[in-house]
Amino acid sequence: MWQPNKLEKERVEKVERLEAQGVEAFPRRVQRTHTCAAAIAAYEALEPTDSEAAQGIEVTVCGRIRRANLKGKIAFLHIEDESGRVQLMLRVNDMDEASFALIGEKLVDNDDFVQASGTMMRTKAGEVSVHAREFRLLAKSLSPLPVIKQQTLDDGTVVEHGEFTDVESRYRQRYADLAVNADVRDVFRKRARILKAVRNFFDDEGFLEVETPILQPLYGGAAARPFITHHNQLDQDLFLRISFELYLKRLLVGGYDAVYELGRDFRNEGVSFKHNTEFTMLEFYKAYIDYHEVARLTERFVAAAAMEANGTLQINYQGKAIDFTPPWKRITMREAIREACGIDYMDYPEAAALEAVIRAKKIEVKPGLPWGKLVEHLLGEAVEPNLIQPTFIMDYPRQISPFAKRVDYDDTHVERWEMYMAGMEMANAFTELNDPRDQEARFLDMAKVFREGDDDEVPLDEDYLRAMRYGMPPNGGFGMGMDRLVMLLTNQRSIRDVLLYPHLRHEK
RNA sequence: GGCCCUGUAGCUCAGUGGCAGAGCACCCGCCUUUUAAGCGGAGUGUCGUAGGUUCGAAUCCUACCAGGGUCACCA
Repeated sequence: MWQPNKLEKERVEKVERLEAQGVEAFPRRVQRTHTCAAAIAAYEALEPTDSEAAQGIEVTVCGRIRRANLKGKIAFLHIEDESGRVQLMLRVNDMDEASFALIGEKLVDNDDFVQASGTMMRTKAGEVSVHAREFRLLAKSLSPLPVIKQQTLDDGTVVEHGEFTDVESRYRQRYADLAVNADVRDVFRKRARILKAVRNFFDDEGFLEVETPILQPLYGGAAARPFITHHNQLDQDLFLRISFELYLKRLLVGGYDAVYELGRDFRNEGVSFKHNTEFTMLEFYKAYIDYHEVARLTERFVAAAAMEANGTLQINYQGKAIDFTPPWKRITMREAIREACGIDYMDYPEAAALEAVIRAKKIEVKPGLPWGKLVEHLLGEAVEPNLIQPTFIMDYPRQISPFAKRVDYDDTHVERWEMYMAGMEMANAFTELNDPRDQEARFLDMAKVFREGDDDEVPLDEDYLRAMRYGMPPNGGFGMGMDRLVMLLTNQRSIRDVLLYPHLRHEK
């Protein structure tokens, strides 16, 4: 139940006064001939050659009042639409009584949406403005937005005075955050462009964009705990997907050579600056390529997204220079770990011995982890934070990679890489396992290593094996959290700043 | 879940045991080319919530709520 504060009560009273005068505070009909930016552009285009004609340009503009300078019998308002801001000059002599009454009786406030008609002009102070003849209210704002004043310095830079920075309020009331923070609006425009660039890339490469179930009777394709929900009529528990992998690879059995999906994954685990409960994943699978070719595709599509976002392959992310120019560094996991901490994990084929030597290097580790998890932990502790430039870490332990083909040089590793940037894990790819007998053995191996209820539990998916037995072409597959890519390309420190509505606790 | 920090006006913040404060916003008055407009007047409040200590609590203590950071967990 809304409990209006003093400021809000004042605005409600203004609405009541307007309505008592027969003025609609929320009228149905609106007119607009120009956006704010278009009105200014039309004037500036004509002014140098024919300033008289420029002064005659008739416009009707709409927007939200962002600054009001009421000077008695003249008023200057800045209104803002998505294109930008334009100033209105409202002079009592030049307007009908009803239009100016809104100003004179202070019935409009900052944040109201208004419409103004008049001719373009340049004020004595030099600002291109709409010299308003008619002025009307389009929508009253009952709750004031946070006040941010802008000052344009001589060199043209805009300084903002007053801020809206409280993170909880900004995330819970994203609408208010967006309404007052233009740079936040820009982040989400750029996010849209990045995702569109990714789609365009894969469309142009001949991939088919598909949609697979979000509600799944069995989850899989990644090591994560799922959310569980329930279908009432069927009396069936369902999982929210943790990956798209197994459904997408079934499509290769079906005869599509290359598919991708850009959609939401859900993982029931902790949140952090780089984890949100639900996040946007890109996965693609392509027949007749291996993980080396997947890496080359990755370099190309990330570069395309970077160009679309910033027009350059060199970015600054939180003070770190990052260069997306292909080719990126490739190094085996074994070599990367040996370089970073001097441990050759192949010297310690038993988990207990590997755990002991990790501890001897003063790296903390949870006791009793399986061998493959120890290797992964070592990578995360010793190597990952230093992987600033885009880097492919090649050849992962088979024990923690149930969907990747073995390498040809030993039985311990598989053809899998993970790609890192800015010290963050960004992507994961394999030469996909397509031998149903091997796949079944991997499922059974996983069941031995990870018990039911473990975070890493990989349930055996009989239908996936059935699909694979019809014959699956050799293929390379890929998955990447797109939010993290957007973080890099928009220079945002937290995943919450690239999600319009990040996950928060219940509001009390 | 552990630990640390934070919560005071619409916004951003100061106040750390003795009258609840500042800037901007809002309100009243003046102002017909302003632009962080200006001048004059007015402080608008559940000091996150509930207890406790104290003559006296925004301030100290406890619990809780919310947020952030970090660790654990985890693409």
